[in-house]
Amino acid sequence: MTNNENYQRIWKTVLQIPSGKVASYGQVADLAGLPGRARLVGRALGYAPPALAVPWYRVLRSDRSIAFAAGSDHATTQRQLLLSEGVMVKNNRVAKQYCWQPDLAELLFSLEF
DNA sequence: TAATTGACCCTTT
DNA sequence: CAAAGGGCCAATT
Repeated sequence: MTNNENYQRIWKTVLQIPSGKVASYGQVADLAGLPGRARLVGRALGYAPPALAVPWYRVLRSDRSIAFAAGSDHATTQRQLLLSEGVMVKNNRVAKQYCWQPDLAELLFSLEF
């Protein structure tokens, strides 16, 4: 992995997602300062060290569906984790109301101004 | 070195 | 909403 710095930023951004809310890969990429690099977010989550406790399950596709194949072990685990936070999952997809809308103040704080 | 492969996204049909 | 076509980029083959 040659871009460890990008991974760090992605992990930090995902850690900003509050419990009970979800964000898309593209959204995380944008907030992390990596526009158009949603795929990198998915890769970063796969490489995420367990020690950081990154809430990877709060990251969904842009259509708010779970990124893994429906019925797969990963998808089932993710659905379970989301349900435990009160996020209802219907047909491998969640409702709009759970989308995280980051606060400007929150963003400025994470950017360490 | 070149081709393939993804935990993806956007626009158009 | 689903499907197709084009982009993106690091890691793997």
